[in-house]
Amino acid sequence: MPELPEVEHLRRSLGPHILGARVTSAALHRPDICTHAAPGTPASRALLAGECISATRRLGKQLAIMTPSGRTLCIHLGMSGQLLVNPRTPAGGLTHVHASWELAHPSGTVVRLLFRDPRRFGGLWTFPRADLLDAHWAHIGPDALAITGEHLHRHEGARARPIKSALLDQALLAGVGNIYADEALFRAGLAPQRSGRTLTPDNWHALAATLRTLLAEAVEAGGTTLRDYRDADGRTGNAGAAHAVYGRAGHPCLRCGTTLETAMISQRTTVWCQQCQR
DNA sequence: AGGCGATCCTGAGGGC
DNA sequence: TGCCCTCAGGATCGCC
Repeated sequence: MPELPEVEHLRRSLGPHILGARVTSAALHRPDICTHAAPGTPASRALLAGECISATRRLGKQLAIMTPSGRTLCIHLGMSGQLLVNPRTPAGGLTHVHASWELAHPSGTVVRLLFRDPRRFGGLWTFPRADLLDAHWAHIGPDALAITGEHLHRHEGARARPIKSALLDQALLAGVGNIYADEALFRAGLAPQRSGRTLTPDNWHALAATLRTLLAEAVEAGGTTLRDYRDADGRTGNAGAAHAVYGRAGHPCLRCGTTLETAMISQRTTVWCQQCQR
């Protein structure tokens, strides 16, 4: 499922295909996956038909497509969402395509864009003005690529919940999902069930630094290899081999050899090393 | 009020 | 080989 690195990699790979192009048509095939900030606007118009694409933005796991008029499309991939550019699969060969666009570049190149999401945990938001995207994002925490120890300490330092739960809370920081939460805690040497109020300022700084490094590495690697993820060019990520704990419960810790533990924390499978994480 | 659990949905993959 | 069951996951809502 896409987390921050996958979405950032997607954003970067999408740029050459969509920036500077005009949306010649847009269609919403499943209205219930889309939230309109301006009800009454035709779906094709809300989905940027007639607009030029001038920029992309990202906060955490959400991707936004911007236009000079301010009309904005925000995309959340959930866990099985894909944004496909010129898929080779013939039309009708893809199931669960909930929205589609046709774009035309000044050069004449035509691009077909599809939003596909089998499990429908993802979705779209449309905004008639860019400031409404900012309002939509106002309740989400700072992006995990730039997270600081000060922020984590200030907002989580007195709380009782397990730090694994905190890392998954998009209001605290944006972009970390189950995989990178476990990986970051392993690298930082912190046990996932530790309460926030037991961490020292140094612990928070180490955790923030680990998150920034880990996520930046994963962005460069093109995101994790998970069954549903493809970038805009249809490629899978290749950071899967780098996972130290995620998906490795019962296997030896890569650092000390101790058998990795697993438990449910916040309804999420959590894997950690009892020896390396305290 | 904070923390936890249920819920949505589909397909991959394991077991028989 | 084929079928069935379990599990995976983000975010939201309701309950304690």
